[in-house]
Amino acid sequence: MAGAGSDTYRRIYAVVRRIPRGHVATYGQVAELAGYPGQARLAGYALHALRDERAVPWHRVVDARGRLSLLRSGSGAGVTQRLRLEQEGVRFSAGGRVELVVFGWRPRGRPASSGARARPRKRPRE
DNA sequence: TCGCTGACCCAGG
DNA sequence: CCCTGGGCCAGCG
Repeated sequence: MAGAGSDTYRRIYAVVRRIPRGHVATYGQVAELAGYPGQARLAGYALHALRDERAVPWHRVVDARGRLSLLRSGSGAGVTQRLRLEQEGVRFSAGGRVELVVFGWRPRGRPASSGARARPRKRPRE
């Protein structure tokens, strides 16, 4: 597991700390706001490297479809994540997803649901 | 110094 | 719904 000493990770943590209570942000969104557009994975790495979980509201970060990555990965922390979100007023649909249109964090008033495709992550094949 | 590996994401089949 | 491939970064053995 990667450590958390780099400036790159610190930038990501700074963004996560800005997510308001009762809202969620996607990994890709966090990465973009931190200055790393198209690098959602980086946000995931940074959060996984988090040791001091009280320093950052990591539970407010979900995947692009509003699902909890920790649940899919089989990590028990996913249950905690969902509980914490529900305590903040975030509701889950039947499929265990958060409706990003409703709970997605919109820093400037832009829809968070469709903003996942700001940049092609895949370069065109020749 | 190399080579894993990990809380992502999207296009395709 | 499942699987594959490619792209990104940092830490550890």
